[in-house]
Amino acid sequence: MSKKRVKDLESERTGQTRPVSRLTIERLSVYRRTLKELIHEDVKFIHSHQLASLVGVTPAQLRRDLASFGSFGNVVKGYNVQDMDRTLSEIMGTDIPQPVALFGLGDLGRALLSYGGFQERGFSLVAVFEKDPEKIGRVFAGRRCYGLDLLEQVVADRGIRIAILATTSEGLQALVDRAAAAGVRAFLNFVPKLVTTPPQCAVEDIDISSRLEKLSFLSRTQSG
Amino acid sequence: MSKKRVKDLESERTGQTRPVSRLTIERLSVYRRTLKELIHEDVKFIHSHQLASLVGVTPAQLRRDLASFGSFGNVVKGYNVQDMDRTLSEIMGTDIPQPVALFGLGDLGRALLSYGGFQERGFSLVAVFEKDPEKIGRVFAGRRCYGLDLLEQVVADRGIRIAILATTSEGLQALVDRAAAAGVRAFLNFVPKLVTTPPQCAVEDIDISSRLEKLSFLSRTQSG
DNA sequence: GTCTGTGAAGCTCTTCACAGCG
DNA sequence: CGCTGTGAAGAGCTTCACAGAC
Repeated sequence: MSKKRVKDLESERTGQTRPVSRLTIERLSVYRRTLKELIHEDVKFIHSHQLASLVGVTPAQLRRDLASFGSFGNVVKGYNVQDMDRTLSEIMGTDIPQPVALFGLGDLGRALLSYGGFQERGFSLVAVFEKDPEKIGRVFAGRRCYGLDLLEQVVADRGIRIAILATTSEGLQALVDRAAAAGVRAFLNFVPKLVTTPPQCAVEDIDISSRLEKLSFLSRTQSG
Repeated sequence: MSKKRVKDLESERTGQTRPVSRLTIERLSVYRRTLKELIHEDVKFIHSHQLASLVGVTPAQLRRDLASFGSFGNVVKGYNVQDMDRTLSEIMGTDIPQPVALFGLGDLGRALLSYGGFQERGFSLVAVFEKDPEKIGRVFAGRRCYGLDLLEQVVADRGIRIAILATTSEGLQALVDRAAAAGVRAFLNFVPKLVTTPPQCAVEDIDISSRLEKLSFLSRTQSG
């Protein structure tokens, strides 16, 4: 029986292995979202109780999540809002703006282009790609639309490591392979189709219909 | 929160409590997505390891997920694709089209309106609501846009139990409260803000920026 | 032989509960 | 006191591995 606890406490080091849970990471961005609001309201310090209830988790979980990265808190005053936001940004890597590429300019792609929420959270859609020759070369929401032939060049020039996939499912895997080879390390995939990547890449899927189906199920079973 | 131990085997019965894990439910819709493709390709039967590899899970997990609802398989030929799709639809409650309301006609709302993927999976956006008087009464992608004053009436008339939230964050909680009181039982929330509901309602959050932040973190730590 | 369905083990995440501190 | 940070317990999810069916 190996019950090793040798891990942990890899905190702010280069982290080859992943000592911190993905679910924690997911919550960190929710914490940061709330911290941004608190900064806006000029709140300086906050206790785990209060912040937890604002984001909808238990105080214990909030403290546990933060503890994965070391000590944040001050027992008397609580957590320093400004400091915590800064630290979380550094952990997430959004303290400096990250260039992001968008693939696909259908309805969803255009909506994402117009969405202002990325800039606020440290992301910048710097390049847009489309297969449709009609759209190539035109400008959408201030960004020029490239053809896929320029993928490698633009990814390299702009140092793009994150891509949003909003294309049709045809040719998606080939596109991902090319992007990964060109240096993209993370994909936010809106296409309801499984994509595979080399191990150094990460994929997050957002399948809107699947979420609706889940809700359909829950709405019928939750004391219906 | 209740601490229920009501245990298993409530399978296809009325299901008051929730004997089946939420993560399983999430995967069920992914299975169904893939089954739809298989039907399209005229595949009649499939084995767990094949289907599992198509959706990106382990065969054991696929079998375990299905087993939560009883027996699906035929040892020799594998699972009947058509049957399984039908059964999953029934379980999810999408065997008959579900009417869905959309709140908010910003960029994201309009993109969702134009998105064809809902119909395919058994959902129908039957009503659209906006606060902006400019948009009320106009028709968007074939749907007339209502003002919020008609919320209760339209929800009741159309029997709407699922709502998509794509508004701004101001007044969101009040809107949810009204919708819940009017009979809505499930919310797909794209607004990056915590909403609370009565216990008979379900909420699924989709925070696109949070997902990007998670990817930002992963792309740096995954053998960067 | 190959497959499904499933106890049992293993693993991960969450919650409890308390030491330590100001 | 009331708070944070954290071992330890608990709950939940996944994988293993095999019995039973064909």
